[in-house]
Amino acid sequence: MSGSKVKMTDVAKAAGVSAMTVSRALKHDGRIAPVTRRKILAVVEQLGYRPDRLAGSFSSQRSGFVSVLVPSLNNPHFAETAAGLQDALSAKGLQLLLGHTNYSPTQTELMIETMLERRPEAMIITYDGYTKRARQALVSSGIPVIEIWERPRDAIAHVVGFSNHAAGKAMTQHLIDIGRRRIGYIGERGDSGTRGAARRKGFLQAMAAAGLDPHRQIAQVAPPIGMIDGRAAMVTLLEQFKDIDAVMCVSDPAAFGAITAAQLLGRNVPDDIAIAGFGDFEVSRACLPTISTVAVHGTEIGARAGTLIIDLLHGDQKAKQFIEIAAVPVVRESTSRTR
Amino acid sequence: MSGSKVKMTDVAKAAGVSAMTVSRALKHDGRIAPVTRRKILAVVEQLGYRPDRLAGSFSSQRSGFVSVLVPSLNNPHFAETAAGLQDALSAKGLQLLLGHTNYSPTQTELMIETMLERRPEAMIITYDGYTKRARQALVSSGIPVIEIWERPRDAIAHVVGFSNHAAGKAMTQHLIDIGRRRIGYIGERGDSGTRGAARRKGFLQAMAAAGLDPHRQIAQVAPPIGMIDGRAAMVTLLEQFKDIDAVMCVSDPAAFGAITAAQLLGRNVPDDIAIAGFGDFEVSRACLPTISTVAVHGTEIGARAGTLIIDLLHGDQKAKQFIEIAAVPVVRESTSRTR
DNA sequence: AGGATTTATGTTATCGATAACATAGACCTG
DNA sequence: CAGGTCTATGTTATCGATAACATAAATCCT
Repeated sequence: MSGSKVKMTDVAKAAGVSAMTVSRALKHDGRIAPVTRRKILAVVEQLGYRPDRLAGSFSSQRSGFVSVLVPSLNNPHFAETAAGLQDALSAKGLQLLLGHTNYSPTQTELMIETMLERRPEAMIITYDGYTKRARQALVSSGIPVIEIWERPRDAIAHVVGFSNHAAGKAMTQHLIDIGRRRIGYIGERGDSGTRGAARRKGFLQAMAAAGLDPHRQIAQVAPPIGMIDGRAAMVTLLEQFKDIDAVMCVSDPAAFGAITAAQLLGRNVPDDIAIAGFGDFEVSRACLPTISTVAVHGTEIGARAGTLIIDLLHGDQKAKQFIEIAAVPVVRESTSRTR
Repeated sequence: MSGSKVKMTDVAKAAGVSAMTVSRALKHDGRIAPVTRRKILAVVEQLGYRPDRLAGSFSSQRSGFVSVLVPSLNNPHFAETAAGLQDALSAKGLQLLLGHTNYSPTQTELMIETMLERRPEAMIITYDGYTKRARQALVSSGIPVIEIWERPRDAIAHVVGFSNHAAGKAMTQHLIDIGRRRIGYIGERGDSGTRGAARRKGFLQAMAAAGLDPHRQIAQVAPPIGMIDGRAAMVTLLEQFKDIDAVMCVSDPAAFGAITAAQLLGRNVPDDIAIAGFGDFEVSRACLPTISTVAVHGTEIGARAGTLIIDLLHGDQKAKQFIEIAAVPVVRESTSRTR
């Protein structure tokens, strides 16, 4: 009966070898005679032995953990990233320590400290701005730090992501290219330092470059903005600026909400108003009309961050890396020139 | 400079106390003279000491981990559950060890074994059927096991969830109640033993009880079914069974896709075809028409599982618990009797 | 006031696996 | 065949914090 208190020495005794030999046999590590290994594995199975990684990690001073911090789990992009990471890392015996920060700098700081106590071998963090103390903790942690989903101006070390600024600008440019001039923006309140803010700055820059008036903006809710919020924002936007002929949204859910608002108000999308989103959420591919958006690749970000970590831990790679994951506009029906 | 190799004895030396006193001061645990604690905390801050939980957990034989297994992170319900759990547990100094299984029994088994090596203090697992070996590992783990999101016939120990069977039946009954008779079902392929299957059985039972023909079913894709899949399924369904006047879907994304299919084919929802989903996803509240669905409460499942764990770890509670989280139909536009 | 209790802190042993070093025998090699 | 090399395994020390027990000083009680 697999009592949970079987330990390595028990296995060793039962197999007639030393504990060290058992340890090696289980790690496919040292050179073990095949016969010995088979016998040990049989005993392991029979006794129901389960190695204690608490002890193992402590002894080897290698936790086998990689910490990942995302603003929210309830966001398909971060979920994909986490999944991509888990898949990449579990193949190497590394385990994910996943935490969410609710878009709060304070909670981010707290989570970072908590996570570092577990001595992760690397730290992956979704850039969304942090406190001085949080940044300091990361810098002095002595482990590889990878920022993802945005290339910060002053990256701590490695980055796997893209420029939200450039992507926001490109999407806005697309709206200008299809002939729209009175373009609104639906964003989030209190977004300073976040990725959403970077997108909005991209919007501003594209508008300025085209000599257009960028003041048609709404930012009513704190991140993350949802579909219903997007609808409400659109209603407000159309009340305040009746002449709008296009809207750039900080994310697809907001854009979807905006489209439903336009439809309820009898405006045709895209003929009367073109609407663009960000993130290529499932809904933007499935709804009517389909939503033009910036396609991002959460799984790839996770996978690339995963392989980067593995390289870094092997020491194969030292220099600061910036791995760019393309994030480009995808034109769909909601911004089609002709219907 | 906060080198990462400061250890407790260093702090002790610098503060002129023993390591044990430092340990107690950091844990708000034993009775420490306020003066002593303040001095210790000051030294901790100054040296940049960060406790090593690897060592601490090993020594105390309490990992401080709670393992959580979900089929997918990329599902708002599980994300909410994980978030609710993290919030409930982090207040007690417990940390989440989160893993996803991709709806695969094999991977579930592997994840369970990996997680148990970390000696979690409790294990939370989304019921979706498991292998014999996996179940055995859970049973003999010696820690509290909580199954969530479904009440299995043979629960291992505690359950926080609801009957997917009953909920599926109730939703189907609603369709019958509004006068529909030729009701189709859109589900997932190879769903045996899963929560989706339980919903489908609820559908079958409601149909049988009403003396209706339940054979109008489509199950083309493996879980999880998406919006586009739902659209495709609806197209197929309408080709095969032209007389359909309602469709019950295994989840909201499928229902949303089905609605778009109906709209593209010129059918009015709900007048021509009523469509019901499951899960109360964001989209079902925001789309046009809004989707009737079964409202579930992921956050609450997480929060209740969290408090249950805390009770169990305190030993306040021993008996097998079944905590029911209501999952009831919410009628919206997609199944309104009149438009 | 003297024993009983409480409070604050120190000492020692220990958690279970693994790194680092050690060793006996088998196998070369010129 | 003597000395070198490799292979498979064993021995010993150790990772850093904490539980359990011990103790000195302060406080209480009748």
